[in-house]
Amino acid sequence: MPRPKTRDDALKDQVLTESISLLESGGAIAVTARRVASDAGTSTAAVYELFGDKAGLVRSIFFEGFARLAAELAVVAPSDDAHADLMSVFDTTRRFALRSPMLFEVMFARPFTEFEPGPKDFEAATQIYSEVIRRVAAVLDTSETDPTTVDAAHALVALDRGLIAAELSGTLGRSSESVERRRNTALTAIIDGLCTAQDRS
Amino acid sequence: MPRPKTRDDALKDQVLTESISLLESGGAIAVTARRVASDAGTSTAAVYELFGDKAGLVRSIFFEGFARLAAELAVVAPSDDAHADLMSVFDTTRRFALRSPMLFEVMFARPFTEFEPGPKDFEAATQIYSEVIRRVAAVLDTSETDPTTVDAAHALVALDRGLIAAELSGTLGRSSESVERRRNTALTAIIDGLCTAQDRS
DNA sequence: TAGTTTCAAGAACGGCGTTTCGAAACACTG
DNA sequence: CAGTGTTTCGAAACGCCGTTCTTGAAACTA
Repeated sequence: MPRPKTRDDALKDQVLTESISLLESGGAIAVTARRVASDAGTSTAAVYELFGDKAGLVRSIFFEGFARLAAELAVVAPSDDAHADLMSVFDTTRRFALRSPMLFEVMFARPFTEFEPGPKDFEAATQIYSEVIRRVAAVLDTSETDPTTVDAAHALVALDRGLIAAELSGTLGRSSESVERRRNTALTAIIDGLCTAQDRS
Repeated sequence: MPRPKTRDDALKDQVLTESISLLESGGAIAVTARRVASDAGTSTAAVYELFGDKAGLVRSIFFEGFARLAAELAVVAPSDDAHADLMSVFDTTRRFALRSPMLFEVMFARPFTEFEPGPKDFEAATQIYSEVIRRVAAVLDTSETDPTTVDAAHALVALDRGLIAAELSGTLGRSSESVERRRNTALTAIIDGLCTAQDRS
């Protein structure tokens, strides 16, 4: 007997898509409930029914970012060169960050005062770690469950995150050559160091 | 003939101090013009005359953070152990971040939508780089102006920043042992790798 | 004391996140 | 076909934010 619902999953997806467009085009400051609702052709009340609150909307953006990055990482086919396969993870992540800097910042910085990701939220990043762990194990020739492998993966992810953050803020270097050279220096050095540490044990 | 100003540098310092207290106790969401003014015993108009706008207030917090960190780094006396001196920079930075996590986030994350640091703002970080460069040069036995030294310093700063960000968000590990082990693994590996790269050339 | 000039702060404005509430839209009954 | 009941929708309203303005007080000169 009731009137039909229009605030369904399809609308939720549309609101989310519009929010990300708004984020990329105008930064975090442009993502307001009114503008998001207007761009998606609905009302603010709909946004609040679908996402709970503004933090819920940003959390969905956060998850969508990890889903997109994971999808891109999964596409990269493994080759017979374990070292190149590992580097390609960081290259892919970097290109993702340069293509969608605002979305990347939602994932790894904190441009919305309303949303501070908690431990539960960061479980979304687990699938990305697993991709790194698999390739680290191949390079080090260790088991994927070996603490050495996991520790190395954390080291690499932390470094890549720091490098990308520095590049996005413009502090890694002025020219693209210096940026790339420093990325290469850092990643090569840590992989080399992790390998020798493994060889010694 | 005028009445004396009360909105002077002393009040500005007090407002800044109260802002940082408010930030550390209640997070970025607690730092509002009204609360800052109230806690400092003045009005919002005074805050705006002193800092221009909210972004100006946050920028001052940003600079104060770098000033405090630089002061702590300068205190650490150089010893005859170059390697230990380098590691102490990262230990000091880490302890600073754990002691003042919100202030650290203002410096390296972006918890205020109002303030996005630009290239000009990041020059405040230069003094911190110079401290790292000096100690990297000692470890690698290179000149402080050698590109190799500068590249290595950027690599190390990026890694430390990534490690601290991961630790603050709780993704580096559950127990403090695993966190410290991973920090040590990462920093040791990259320094080792940077040294061998330098030895080869 | 009167006049003049500067300053301080409370009130006001638009926009934000969020909630409320009356109207609208459907299915079913008589 | 009109009426009823139930559910959904969205315009408007609320409080708080950053920011600005207006009003009135304060301090100095003459």
